[in-house]
Amino acid sequence: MSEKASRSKEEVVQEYRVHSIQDAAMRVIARKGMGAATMQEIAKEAGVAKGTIYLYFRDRDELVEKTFERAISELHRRVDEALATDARFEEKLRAVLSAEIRFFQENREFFRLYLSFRYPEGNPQQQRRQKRTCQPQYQARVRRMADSLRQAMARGEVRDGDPQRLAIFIIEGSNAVIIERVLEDAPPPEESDINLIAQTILHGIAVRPTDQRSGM
Amino acid sequence: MSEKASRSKEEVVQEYRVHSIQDAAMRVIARKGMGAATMQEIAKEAGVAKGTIYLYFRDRDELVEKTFERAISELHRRVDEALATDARFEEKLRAVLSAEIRFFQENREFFRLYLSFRYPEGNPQQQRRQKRTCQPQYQARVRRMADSLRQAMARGEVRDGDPQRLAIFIIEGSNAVIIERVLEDAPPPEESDINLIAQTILHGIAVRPTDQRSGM
DNA sequence: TGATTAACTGACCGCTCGTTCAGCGGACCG
DNA sequence: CGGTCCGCTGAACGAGCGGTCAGTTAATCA
Repeated sequence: MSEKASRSKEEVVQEYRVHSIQDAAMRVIARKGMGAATMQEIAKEAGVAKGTIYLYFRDRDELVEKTFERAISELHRRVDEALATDARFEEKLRAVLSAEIRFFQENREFFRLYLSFRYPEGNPQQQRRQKRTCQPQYQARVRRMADSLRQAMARGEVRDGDPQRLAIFIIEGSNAVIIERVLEDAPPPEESDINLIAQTILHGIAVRPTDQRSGM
Repeated sequence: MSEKASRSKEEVVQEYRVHSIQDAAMRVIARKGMGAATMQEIAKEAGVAKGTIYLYFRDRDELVEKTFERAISELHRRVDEALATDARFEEKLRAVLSAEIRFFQENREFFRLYLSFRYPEGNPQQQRRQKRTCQPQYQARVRRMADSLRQAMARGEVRDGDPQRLAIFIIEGSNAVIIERVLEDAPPPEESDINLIAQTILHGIAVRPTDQRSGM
């Protein structure tokens, strides 16, 4: 029992170390970019020696991968939660946008890591490693959104159309606005951007034909 | 006279060298990514020695910067051309999308360089350098689209709203679809994606209240 | 308190990459 | 045809990286 307790205490310490190194990695990557973030600086940021990192992570790739996974899975958890209701598509969309905006507000450092994995670089071997974690993560997100769209199409809420393409368009358009928010010193209120995006996606930006007669 | 002629001949040769090195750089960056594209491989791709590149470009940064500028200014030229008419916003939007799709179809290598500059990395000094070229380029494009939107709002074609935010949303959403096309082996016909994007932006994806009963 | 262990350290290694420059060879001139 | 020039070459160099490991420190035990 005491053995078990002490073991769990060690595990807590270990987990703390792992997390503080990952947090440091995220901050340094946010500052310097994925390519320029060195192990030396991550170690300094975490307040440990370079060698210590290698006690918890096999190599740089594993550190970056695990750091990304921890953060992205939290984002996905929140997005999934927002999509899990059976509300109308508009409600879901607004909930997803709100979840994303809040997540990136709380994790301002994350966006650069996120971008690095969205469009991975590196030689084929490195890419193969990243594909394991990054592409599936992104594609899962697209698929989730596409599923919601398909559902809404079946319910007659949304016009028929390629759900995959639409999902990509919606996700990346929204992302751009959200990242713009992160880069701004004083972003507008959350509702303002959510309304803009939701309005545009649902009803478009054109003045309605009923307001302005136009035909083809 | 003959001096001037020979000088222009030398200039032609020089220009040819410069362009063939830039083309090689673009191909290698497309294959390996910005960070992993080495001077060695760019030289090999261009069929010259590594040292030769330094006769035409001060350093790696300048090569990459000039390479990016040449390509992006061609893209912007075409986009500006598409926006220069005084057609309705829908026509402009379709023309811009068509121009972009064709450009990325003809310059499939360019998209990775484009992404690298859209979200630049590197230490602050490098970033400052990239900011000089990349941020103005991107912001000019956003501004151009925002201007067209403002115009359309004034003409009553488009609902009022923050043109800057809308422009970012439209540009990045479209970009994502276009880049998806580049990555696909057999992308759908150009019109298909243009219709999807234009329809969504102008009229949204929601089924109109008047149409609603058909779906159920 | 001395012995044992395990976490941690940081100088060091090998390697890759951007950059340089002494020298090569072909074109052109006298 | 020898001399001069100049674009080009690629071996060599130094900087800086990821990764290693012999040694240090500190906590625990007998």
